[in-house]
Amino acid sequence: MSIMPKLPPPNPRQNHLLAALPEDEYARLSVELELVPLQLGMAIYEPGVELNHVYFPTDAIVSLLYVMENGASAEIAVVGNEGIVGIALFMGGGTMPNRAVVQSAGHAYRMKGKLLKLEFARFGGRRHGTLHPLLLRYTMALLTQMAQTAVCNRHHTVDQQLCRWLLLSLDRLPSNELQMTQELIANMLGVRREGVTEAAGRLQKAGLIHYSRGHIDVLDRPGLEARVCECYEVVRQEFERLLPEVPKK
Amino acid sequence: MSIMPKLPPPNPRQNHLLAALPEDEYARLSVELELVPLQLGMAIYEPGVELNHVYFPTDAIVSLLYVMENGASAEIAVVGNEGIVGIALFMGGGTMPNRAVVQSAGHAYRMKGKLLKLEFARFGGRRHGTLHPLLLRYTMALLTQMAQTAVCNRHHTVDQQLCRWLLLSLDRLPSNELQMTQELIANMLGVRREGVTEAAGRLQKAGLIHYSRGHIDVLDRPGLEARVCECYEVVRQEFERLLPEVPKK
DNA sequence: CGGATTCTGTTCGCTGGCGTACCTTCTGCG
DNA sequence: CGCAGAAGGTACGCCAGCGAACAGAATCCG
Repeated sequence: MSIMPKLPPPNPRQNHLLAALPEDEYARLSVELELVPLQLGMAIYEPGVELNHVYFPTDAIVSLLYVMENGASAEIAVVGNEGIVGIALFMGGGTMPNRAVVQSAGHAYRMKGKLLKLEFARFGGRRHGTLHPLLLRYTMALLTQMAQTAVCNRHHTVDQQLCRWLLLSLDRLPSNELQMTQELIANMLGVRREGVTEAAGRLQKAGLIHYSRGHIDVLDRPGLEARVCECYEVVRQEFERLLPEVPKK
Repeated sequence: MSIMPKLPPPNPRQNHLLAALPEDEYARLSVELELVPLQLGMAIYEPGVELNHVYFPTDAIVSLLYVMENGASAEIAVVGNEGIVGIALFMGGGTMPNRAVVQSAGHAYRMKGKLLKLEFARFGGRRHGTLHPLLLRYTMALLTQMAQTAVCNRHHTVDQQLCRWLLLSLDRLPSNELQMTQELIANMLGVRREGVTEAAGRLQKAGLIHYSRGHIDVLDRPGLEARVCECYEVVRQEFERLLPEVPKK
């Protein structure tokens, strides 16, 4: 698509969960981490299929989607460098009824699920490990994101949801640019492509974003924040509260 | 309201999570359990307020709601005798941005959060306790319920959602009757009361339910199952998969 | 260079659910 | 008994979003 400048490989600790671990725990995990590029549209997992790895994104974003029988879809939650893909591995169950799709290309470090499970178990309980409670708190934050997605789907307009979606994505990216067609956004939000076109058109007319063939520049973030529904802030605050170790942008 | 016949106090093990514990673990917990009646409309917790207890419903149903700034609300998930209210206590964070409201009166056993936390920690990790992984798997099932609520809110009609809601409630109750006004259902689903009136009217006309001033008799459960969207089945199966210890009705 | 494809923009009629307003029917209670 | 309040039913205009169809514009690729 475009010429990707050869950047140095990302540091695992760009992932906030990995960054929050004390040295000894991180050291034990880090030798097991494997850098993988995540290409746009790639499916990390499919519903009902057992995962072999968990993924810690550094500069990619992964969407959790539910795909209905008739092919329509809806985003359940989004995971970037603040989180981990594959919570079913340590929470139990091994699978989820959702798809995980790369929504914004980049990288993640992955590790074998079994190893994470071991580490998760090892430091569970009274021994005051960091990883175990950290992952549980992250799961709570994810839960809140899902809950708020449900609320937003029920009560808010496409315009508001688009703002929420853009802001959630921005928070997980290093720059103010997204690579993302309206078609894909529509799939995520579970609305028609035309609906996104119109909503994005309004944002563009208001000077908040610049849209051009799959490339979005966010020009006025405060402007987006002024238009977004309360859902965004609820989720953001909950992440901040539950994962304070995490550096703010 | 009506004459409540004096029934024997419910057994804690009517709650499926408590029922799934082996004798020794159950014995340790059971001495700490306190029976509390849950009255219709009672708020078990409010957003942001730290819980002192967790609740194991036996024959009551509790709804997790998000209440918006403008007063509108939407149900996020529902907890009955298959689950526990207050996951934030063991998952971490202590609070959630939601309300928990008694949707169907009954009873629950509650215990001090601190004690549950102790037991949760004690049996975490490698020691192969039952409570810890059990609660994590329950949390996964709850997560799926929230995810599916989001999907359902996005894509399905009020009619379908009402069916889903009735079936989810039925699964958590001993009988085929619910005590529930259309107004309250509307609050849960996040729709207008009139919308529920119409949807319920259609179900009644089809002979599936009988509705009368806050009392619903489900006459034809298979009929409801034929009308419900896929969301119900996804959630039900996921609960069954994740919590197989639990006796089926 | 030129055709094919992808992405975006626009239109039109339709419908589900909303907001509002009002009415009837039960039920509980003084 | 009779009234107040709660619960349920109905109607009307309105609008956001849907489905379908199509048109320009940018980009890719042979």
